[in-house]
Amino acid sequence: MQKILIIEDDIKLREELKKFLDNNGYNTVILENFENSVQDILNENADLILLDINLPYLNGEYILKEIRKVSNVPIIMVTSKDSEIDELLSLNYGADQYVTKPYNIQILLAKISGLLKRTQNIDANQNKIKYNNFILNVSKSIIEKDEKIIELTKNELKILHYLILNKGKIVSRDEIMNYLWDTESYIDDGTLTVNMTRLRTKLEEIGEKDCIETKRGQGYMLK
Amino acid sequence: MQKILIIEDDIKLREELKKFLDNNGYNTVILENFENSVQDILNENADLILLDINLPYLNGEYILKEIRKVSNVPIIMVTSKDSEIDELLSLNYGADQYVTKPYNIQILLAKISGLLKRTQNIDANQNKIKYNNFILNVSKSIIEKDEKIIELTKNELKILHYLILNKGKIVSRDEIMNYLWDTESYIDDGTLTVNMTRLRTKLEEIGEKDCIETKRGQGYMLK
DNA sequence: CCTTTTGTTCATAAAATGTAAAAGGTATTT
DNA sequence: AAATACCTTTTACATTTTATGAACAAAAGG
Repeated sequence: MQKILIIEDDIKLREELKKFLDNNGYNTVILENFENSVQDILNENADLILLDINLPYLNGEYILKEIRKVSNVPIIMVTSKDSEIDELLSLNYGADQYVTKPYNIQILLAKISGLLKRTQNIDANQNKIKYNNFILNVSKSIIEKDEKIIELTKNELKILHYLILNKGKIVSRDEIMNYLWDTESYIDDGTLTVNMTRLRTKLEEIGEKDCIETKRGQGYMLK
Repeated sequence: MQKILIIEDDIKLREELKKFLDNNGYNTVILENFENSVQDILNENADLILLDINLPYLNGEYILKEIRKVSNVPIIMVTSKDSEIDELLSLNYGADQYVTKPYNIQILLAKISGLLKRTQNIDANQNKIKYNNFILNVSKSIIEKDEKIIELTKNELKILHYLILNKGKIVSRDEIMNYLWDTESYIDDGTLTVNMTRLRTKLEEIGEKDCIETKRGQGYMLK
């Protein structure tokens, strides 16, 4: 369940909002104390932050700026005044969305869900990654294309996963080998080759054999 | 340079917008004909799309939905009416931002740049260096010039990379040799010469043969 | 014990790299 | 200006490295 952090000083408003978001399947957390807010916010490690601009102690835009120095967490700015300056500032400081109170709760919800959907693609520990026209389901260790499903072994999964994470870049054989077998056990270098072949064979079943390019002397690359 | 596709039927508006975006460092393209729009849009392969809701032939929300079936390209919906229903629909269909005309151009710019910043990280960031009128893509070990692509071998890549990093300076043959073969194995000095020739031959294919100058007795230099 | 996965080996092919010989230039000396 | 010596380029060829696919052996997991 994804965690949303609300930073809002109007107690009634934030309680209502929390109830609403909780009811819509989120794990909502409220910041009660605004004195150490930046550090507190970062410690919560939320998946998304709703940040009011007018706060006691610190200004919301200042907080936004501070967060952005160290984190790309999705942030939606909330404010009561419909001010273009504030919106522009917020966006330039790195906010992802801007909503003015009183907000349409459905729109807020749509913005939250859209943002989360988009950012979870970037997240490396997500379990599904789209590539070309198939999906690598990491937690199930399968490739899904249309109706077809191909099961991958542990090694095949790791290799493909690593290649997709680095798509468009040449990754050296050494790099892949380190990722597959952590240092100790000396594995024959040809083993990787064989695993590559096996992976390619499976990819061929969904017409994707050639997506892994061999760069002789340099490594492999996913187109 | 990132490519923005404008889908807007008001000719004057879109021309102004294009000029503005071009001036702000984007490569802006306009869709002129709206009959086959979905396919046309996808073919453009833009980095971001500005999509008007009210269009001849097809409705913008319909187009949005169609695009989202196959692509996650960032999309900003643009409309003249300030309608919460439209905004909600757009967001639910997968739009990333929603702006109403007349829009504040600075805010639009901030939304574009923010969206691009967030999404460009998805494509593994490539290590590219521009030189003259070609690009050395170190991650892919290729030279890109216009539509032409030339693949480089490990040695060729290293030499060219080193020369570009030191462009305008004479680099001695010894220096390059140390960079190519780390000390141990004594490699014949002529080998470097041959590798230079091979590199030059490839550069010639994009009309850049003479960019590597020979400084007799001193080394080589990239102009 | 059987099946699946993983690792090893080997013959073959292909590409990249290195070597050597010949040819071409440039500067220096006479 | 011609001769010379030296450095660089080119070309062709040899060698080395690297990748591949197949078959087989070992290990893992039920």
